[in-house]
Amino acid sequence: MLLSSRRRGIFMAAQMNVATAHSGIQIWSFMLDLKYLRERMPEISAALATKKFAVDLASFERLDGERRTMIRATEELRAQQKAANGDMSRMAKGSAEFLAKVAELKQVSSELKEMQVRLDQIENEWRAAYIAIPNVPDASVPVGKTEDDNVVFATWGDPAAVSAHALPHWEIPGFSDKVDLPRGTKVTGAGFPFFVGDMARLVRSLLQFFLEENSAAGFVEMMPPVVVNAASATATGQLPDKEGQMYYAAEDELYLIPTAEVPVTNYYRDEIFEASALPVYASAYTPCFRREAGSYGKDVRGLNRLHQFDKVEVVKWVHPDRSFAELESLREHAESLLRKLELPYRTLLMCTGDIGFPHSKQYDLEVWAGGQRRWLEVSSCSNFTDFQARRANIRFRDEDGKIQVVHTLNGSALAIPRVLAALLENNLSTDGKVRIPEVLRPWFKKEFLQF
RNA sequence: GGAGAGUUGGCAGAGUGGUCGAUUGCGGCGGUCUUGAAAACCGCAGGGCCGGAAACGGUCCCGGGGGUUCGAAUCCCUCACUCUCCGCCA
Repeated sequence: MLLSSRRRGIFMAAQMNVATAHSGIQIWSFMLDLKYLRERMPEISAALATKKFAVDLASFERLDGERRTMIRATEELRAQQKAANGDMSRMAKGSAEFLAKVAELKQVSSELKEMQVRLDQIENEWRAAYIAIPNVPDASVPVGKTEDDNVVFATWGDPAAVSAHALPHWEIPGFSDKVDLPRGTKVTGAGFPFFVGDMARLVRSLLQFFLEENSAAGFVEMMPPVVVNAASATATGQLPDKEGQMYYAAEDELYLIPTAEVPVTNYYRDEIFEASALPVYASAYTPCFRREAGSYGKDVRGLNRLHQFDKVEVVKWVHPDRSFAELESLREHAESLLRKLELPYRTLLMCTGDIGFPHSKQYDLEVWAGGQRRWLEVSSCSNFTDFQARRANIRFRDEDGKIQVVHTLNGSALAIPRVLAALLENNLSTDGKVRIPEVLRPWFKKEFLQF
């Protein structure tokens, strides 16, 4: 049985951001609330077992106990040292009394140093075990092992009704003139296309449309940096596990962002909101850079998977009690974009075995690409509950003045290349023109894109 | 890229080895006064961890990390960032 968000809310009040003072290392790489974790170990263990990650809660529990014992012991010694320090400040500096005290405290000091080394060691192991614990799936998430167990949550439009002349976009005559992958390969490498002429205009029209729609829905528009430091990449979960996904500028120790989620979520890193300020919505267009190690065949043809692509992302920082409702409105908003573009889609409620490490609940939106005759993922809307916020140390002062961790959500609204692919395929007419949806005309200016 | 100066609580700004988590001012919150407000006066006000049902207690945090010392905001090393001047540049 999985845990309800409501119950989680009760326990998340505890303040778990650790500055382990003794080692001096600021730890914000945490996910599950410590107190909650300790008190509900069996339930959490059962819930986590439905995810695809190996978790060793037993060794975490052992280390947690050792850590706490050690902390108590060192703090006791420190208190002793501190009290003596007060006495010494009142003694004459060179007196016999003073010198005796120094000798005594030398003993305490060296003992403390030894103990500190051991504590640091345990704390390191403890931290490693702690950050290896994934977020807990919500009770409403279907239990399943693979993508086959995902639930079709909603469908819109009729895949059969799209153009009878639909072709896979890369087979449309003239495609390479307008999405120039060969020259992109020459200039940069595989997966870095040039969009040319009206195709560039169409990309820009989509970006404009998404940004305008997001603004109208209450999201604050942002233009973030597209490179980030290690701390930011860690907070949103790209580091350490998915380091290979990102391009890295070693000279400056900066990472090219794989999604705007990284800089935008980190915008409020280490900050505390007033409860009245929540929820906060943001929307950002950025190019996204992904190395995507393993890939093959139909998945990487044409626009299906690129190393650089454009995406508009939305992020929400919300009150914990509201996050699952906010997820529904986020999903609904992303779906509305596809409806306005007149593109058939389906929404998948991802099962426990197919959601990611930091996710509590996730919907994927897939658009129908009539030429390829397959569904393409264009958006992923996720509730991270407090997982990311804990890592990023984003909190708020609640109605009672207590500090709690916020919940964060994000979703694509939307990723450009696959939306573009579906548009080109579904709207292709016999004469090789592509009909442009009404909502894009204010920017595209024409009814058809001509190859 | 070169040279110099800095980094202290929401902000400003003291503190150069011993009850300093830190003086003070502003801002904030609560109260007295007022018909109301202002002014004045009084009071309360940071974060993490450990213990605790809680009240509360302990401990750590003066940009990050390391060192010296019985003891570090204060001394040393190192890194990051900010500012000033020079160079370069959209």
